[in-house]
Amino acid sequence: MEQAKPNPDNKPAMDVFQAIADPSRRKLLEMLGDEEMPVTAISSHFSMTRTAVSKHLRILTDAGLLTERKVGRETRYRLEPAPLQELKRWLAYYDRFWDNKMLALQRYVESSDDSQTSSS
Amino acid sequence: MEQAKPNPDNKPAMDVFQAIADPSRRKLLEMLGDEEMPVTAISSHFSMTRTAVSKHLRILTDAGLLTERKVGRETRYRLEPAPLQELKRWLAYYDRFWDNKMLALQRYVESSDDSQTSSS
DNA sequence: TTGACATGAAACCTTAGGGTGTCATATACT
DNA sequence: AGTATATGACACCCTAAGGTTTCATGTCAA
Repeated sequence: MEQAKPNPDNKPAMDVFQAIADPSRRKLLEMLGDEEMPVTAISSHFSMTRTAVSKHLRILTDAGLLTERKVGRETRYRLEPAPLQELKRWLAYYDRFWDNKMLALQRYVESSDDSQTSSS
Repeated sequence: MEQAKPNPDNKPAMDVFQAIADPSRRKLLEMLGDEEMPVTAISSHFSMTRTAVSKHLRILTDAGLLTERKVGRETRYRLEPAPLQELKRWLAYYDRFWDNKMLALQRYVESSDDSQTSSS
């Protein structure tokens, strides 16, 4: 048995599926996609308390969906979209169950816009 | 008699995000993708009781992810992948962040007017 | 009809989860 | 130094969620 609390930022302690289950957390992700924000600024967009928001931020961070960066006395959070890939992979499994015609087109589109931009 | 139960199969009572948050339920979806199955057969693959499995099935059904069909004395469940589209749409929003050459540029622009304001 | 099987419903238990308020600490401002 | 700001850590609360057991109902097989 290896317990030893192995949670070195890399292996999410929190399941992504569970992390995005809460509407508030999805709103947070959406909000933090465009720009990095400190906790107080973030929580001004919610009706719940700052502490509650902070907890959600923690959960998302534990899931690897946010990165935190201390700037002076504030902690700024930003979207880290990588773990969403797991979701995407999970969803991809069910592609075959959708309408197959649409699926074929969809894959085609995805594959063609995913392989470029290899500069700078 | 139709008693106007405000949940006519179409508008899920249960959020898809929440429905898939539970690992057991994801396993159920996976299991019921290939073939329709009755409850007892399904629950034989789980360590929890049949009743517990039944509850999960109910939740998934309420989320529109499963359809149930009575055959004799058994109720067979089958995957209904349609609601997963909502997930896919949600994920699609974050596509722009995955390939983030463009995002890096964006951040650079943003940071030049905001985040470096603190001078030593 | 009687009995076995399949399942949902109801009552209940326990824990996790989302929320609040208070406090401690670190940084910034003057 | 002294105060205000930003935030995380705690200690709690309350409800929802996952789980179990028991019971009722419906269907199949003799």
